[in-house]
Formats: sequence, C-alpha cells, structure tokens
Amino acid sequence: SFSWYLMLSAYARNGKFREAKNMFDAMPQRDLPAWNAMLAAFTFTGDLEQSQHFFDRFPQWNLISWTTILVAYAQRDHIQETEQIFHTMPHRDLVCYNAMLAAYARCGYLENARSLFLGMPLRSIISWSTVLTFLAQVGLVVDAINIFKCMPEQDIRSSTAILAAYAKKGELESAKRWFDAMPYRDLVSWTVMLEAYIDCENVSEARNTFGLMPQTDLVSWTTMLAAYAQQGDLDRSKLLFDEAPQRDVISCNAMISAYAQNGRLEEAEEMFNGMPQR
RNA sequence: UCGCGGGGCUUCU
Repeated sequence: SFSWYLMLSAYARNGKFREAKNMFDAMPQRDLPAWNAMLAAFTFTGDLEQSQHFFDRFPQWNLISWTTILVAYAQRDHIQETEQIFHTMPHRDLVCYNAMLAAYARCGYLENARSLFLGMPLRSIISWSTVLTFLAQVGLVVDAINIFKCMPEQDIRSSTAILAAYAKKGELESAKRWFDAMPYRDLVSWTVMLEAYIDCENVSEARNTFGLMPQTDLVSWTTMLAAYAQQGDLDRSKLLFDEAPQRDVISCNAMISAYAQNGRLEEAEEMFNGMPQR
C-alpha cells in the first residue's frame, strides 16, 4: 500500500521542496514525523524565516523538531539563535549536543566547543570526531592527532579529517604516510589525497591517483577539473566536464570559472546562459 | 519511521 510518509521523507531528503509540500498538504493525517520531514524540506531550502514560520505552526514538537531548526540556524552561522534554541529546548540529547558542538566548530569558537565537549553528559564518536575535525581544520594537527589517539574508537571520517589537515598545510609527505597507514580508504579519503597533490601543484601525481581510485564520483571529477583549470589546461578540464558521470551546479560553476580564469569569457558566458536556472 | 561529524566551484577562513 502507498505510504504518504515515505514519499514525503524521500522528497524532503532530496531537497524537492515543492513535491514534499504537495505530499504534506495532501496527506489524510499528519503525525509528528511528517511535520518533521516537512520542516527538513523547509530548512533544506535555506530560508530561515520560512522554516521558523513553519516550525511555529507545529501542533507539538519533539527533540527532532527542535534539533532540525537548531541545525538550520547553525548551518547559516547564526550562532546566537542556535545557542538560544539549544538552551530553550525542553530536553537535550546526544544528537543535539553534537549539533551545538558542530555549530561552535563551524564558527571557530574553540573555547565554547571545548567547554561544551568537556561538560557533555555523554559523548559519541561523532562528538569526538567533531572536535577533532575542528582542531584539524584550524591547523592544530598535533592536537587533532592527540584526540585521535584518545578517542574510544577511530573511524575513517576522523582519520580523513587529519589527512585533510595535512593536505591543507601542504605537508605532502605526512599526508601520504597517513593515507597509506589508514586501515582502509574510501571515496572521500582518496579524494582528499588527490587534493593534497593538487595543493602542492603536483598535478601529474594527482592524475595518477585519480586513475588509481577504486571508485570516482562527481566530486572527484570536479576536483580534477578545477586542478587542470588552475594549470591553464582547459582542454583536459573540458574533457572531464564532458565525460563526468553527472553534472551539478558546482561542477558547472567550476567549468565556468575555469573558462573565466583563463580569459575565455565567451565560453564562460555561453555556459552560464545555458545553465538550467540562474 | 524523522535530527548531528570528513572531500569539489564561488564568498569567508
């Protein structure tokens, strides 16, 4: 039998606002998960005002409703509202602590993040990873590695965050050593290694790595595309763009900016005008 | 059943 809810949450997860809204409006009855899924569709659009307005119309709220709206503010860097929500919501669980922690991290609030982390009643691997990633992203790789050694279990996302930090600092040797020592590598860690070579302007090693990757996706293709563009190798950029598994707004923007960077303004404009929307 | 952490263009860093 047909499930309204499954359709609604599928649309919401894929950012199909209009379709989600149609489902929501047509549902014979709406339970709290349905309201929450619809709220997620609102927040996905990035329109905080509409999201808040919708949130205010809820017949009731649960932790998930509160956390969804909290994350919406956090993702737009409205840290004050995020904090306010965090403190006014009736209960806080681990997910919501993690979301607040990530919000501080996004804004670079090291002290707030630290004291929240230390004061947390419970920590999950995500709490540890959030703090580790924060330290790694601000260049405190040694501290990040200390966290890595202390955490109860070490996962690939934390490991990749450290790899990314090495890449960002231009420490290619350390990056490669870390990469090779990882218990296993996934698409993201391979792509970060690719970035490491690119950041050191070692595009030929990046090309080798790209060829060695067990899987690739639109992100890794776009990474290579941008790398070639930076070298002024527009032909290879265009080739990757044309043969990429898919296209999205970011890969189109990357191609447009590839043309623009290299003074090929007519082609840039042509692509820009040919884009689906905006 | 629904909410949190790692990779690509652009802005910030």
